[in-house]
Amino acid sequence: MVKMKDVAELAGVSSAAVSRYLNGGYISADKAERIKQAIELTGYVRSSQARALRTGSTKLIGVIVPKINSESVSRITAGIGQVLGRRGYQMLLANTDNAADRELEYLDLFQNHPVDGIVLVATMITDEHRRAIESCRVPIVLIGQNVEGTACVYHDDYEAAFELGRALAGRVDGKIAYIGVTEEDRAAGYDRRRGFEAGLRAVDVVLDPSLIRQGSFTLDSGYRAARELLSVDPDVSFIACATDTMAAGALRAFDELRGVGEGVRRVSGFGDNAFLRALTGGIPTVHYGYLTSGVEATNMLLNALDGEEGESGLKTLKLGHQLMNV
Amino acid sequence: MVKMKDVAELAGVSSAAVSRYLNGGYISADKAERIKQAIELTGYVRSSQARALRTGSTKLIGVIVPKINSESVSRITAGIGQVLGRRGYQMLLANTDNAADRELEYLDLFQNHPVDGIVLVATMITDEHRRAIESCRVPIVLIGQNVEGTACVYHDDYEAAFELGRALAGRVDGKIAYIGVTEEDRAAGYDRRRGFEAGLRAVDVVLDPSLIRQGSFTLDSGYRAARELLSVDPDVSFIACATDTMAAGALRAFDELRGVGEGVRRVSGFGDNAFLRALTGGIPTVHYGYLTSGVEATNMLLNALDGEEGESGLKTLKLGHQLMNV
DNA sequence: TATCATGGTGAAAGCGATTTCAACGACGGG
DNA sequence: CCCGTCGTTGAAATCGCTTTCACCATGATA
Repeated sequence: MVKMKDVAELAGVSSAAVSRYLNGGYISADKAERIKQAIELTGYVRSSQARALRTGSTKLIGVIVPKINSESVSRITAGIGQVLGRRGYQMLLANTDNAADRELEYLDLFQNHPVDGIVLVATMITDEHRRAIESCRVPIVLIGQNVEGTACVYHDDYEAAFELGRALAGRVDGKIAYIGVTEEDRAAGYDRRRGFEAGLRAVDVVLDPSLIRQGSFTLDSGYRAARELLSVDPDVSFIACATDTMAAGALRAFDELRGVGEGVRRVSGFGDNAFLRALTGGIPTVHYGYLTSGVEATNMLLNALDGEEGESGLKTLKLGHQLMNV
Repeated sequence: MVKMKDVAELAGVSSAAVSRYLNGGYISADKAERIKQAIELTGYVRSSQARALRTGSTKLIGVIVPKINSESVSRITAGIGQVLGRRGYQMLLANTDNAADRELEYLDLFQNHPVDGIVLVATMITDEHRRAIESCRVPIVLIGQNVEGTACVYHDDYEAAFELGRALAGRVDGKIAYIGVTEEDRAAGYDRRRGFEAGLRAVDVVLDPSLIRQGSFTLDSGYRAARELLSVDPDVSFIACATDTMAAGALRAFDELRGVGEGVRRVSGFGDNAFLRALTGGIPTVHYGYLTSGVEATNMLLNALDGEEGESGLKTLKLGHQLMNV
């Protein structure tokens, strides 16, 4: 492996000069030229490990996600990757498989290990999370949840759910049911349910608490919850779901129990999943700019890192949403 | 930041002793105990950067994928992540967005940069790829393509497509069309098409070359190709697709042009996409153990790294498949 | 008694960059 | 003619760890 010293010798300069050439310090034109040629000749590339040791910066960003094989998360990840690549960073990906403790574990690992910053695609934020984030040595940006005092990029789930509820209330003839997710997930659990309820109430429709179920983000959980709802109460004629994936399950349950084609008109979701949209022609749902949130969060993080270290840019950013098919 | 020397001083030993303690070298019981306490007391964690510089190993594995937001890839990635985490490695993810040149770029980047090994989820393998892989300083395992002389974990697309073709030939009344992908992708493009054709031929059905189209992995491309096929030839009554995603598009086209409910019985795909399965009840498709291929490839790679450096374990592994809904 | 493994140990030499620091030549102004 | 700048330069100190190496007991072996 050719190292800096070799290049320096070949070019007839000191390795300090080579380093300065590489990092843009004082260097005369002719030496710069000689160094440039020596580098090309030897095919030298600098050891990022030595550089990291010396400078303390690794150009690595840790990304923690709850589940990699989900459309929303992978779109976010795509956005993160775009920006990272463009700005000369690399992505260290950690998948927690929806286990909150592994989230903490990685937060820890990343701190003592080699990342310059962290993007956390968050589901539930416990006090322990808050503490871990607080005491983190490198900057963090959260995606998906709005947490006081932390840099976040998120969508207004309450507002979106409110609008969806209000819009749907009018067009339903029978009873409305709801399949949510754990309320520990403030955004997707608590906010969406409460927003939806409030939206219905705004036009004097009440969501019967006995018609609320809780799924686990999976298609199958949506399916099971819907089957149960539909068989418990024959008057249920619409099921709103906290995610498009669960809505797909509910749709299937409708088709099975009430006849093919019923589901499409009788479920709603969140996330505007491309597959679901194409296969059904579109159910009522909320479109979020997932890719954008990855992009924005990463830009925010890198600005804080690259710019003056003076906290510049780490703030809270609320992205817009769009009601679909209502 | 507390460093090894601090721990050593506190424990009254040399830093060499601390290092040996950490790495399992000669150390007497009482010193080991003192070191252990000193570490706990100070909360010391060792700098992976210094360690990496000294040992030349980073415990990082580079993973190159063509597209992160696709079900198959994200399932593979999930499998890779599982094994990596369990065995004390971390994942450096690179997304090429289906650009073959960025694949090469990352291959390059990873070599000179800090990874101990590479997993390449491959689409097309050009000669340039072959050369890059050949001359790679760290071990590589390919997923999804079978390349001579390289460690690979792959599925037998030809065989699977053959079986699918043979099974479907009997049940179709009219003409069969095919929507494939670029033949530069040997597995998903060339092998699947040829296998399918051969399967049909095995029961004396011929795939009319004029009824073959090429999509680009996306749902929309499948949709467009199918619409075109269906309007060009009214006798087309079945469209086999090289991926489930494109099949979803074709399904939609059928429903639009031939009436709702038609598509479900008239398209086939590859990959057994969960969404599609749930929403349609299942079209003919091939189930691949994507997660398994991630797991196997990673184990293979790590075995080669952790075990004796003697090439141990880097081999070719063909995984099985399963016909669904035929 | 002389010789040898054997288990333990610390000093010190790197790993390959970056970054201070002192110094130098040239040049313009006072 | 002296001095302060300015642009440039290389020697050398670090960054925090691993690993060689020489060396020391200690007990077993010849």
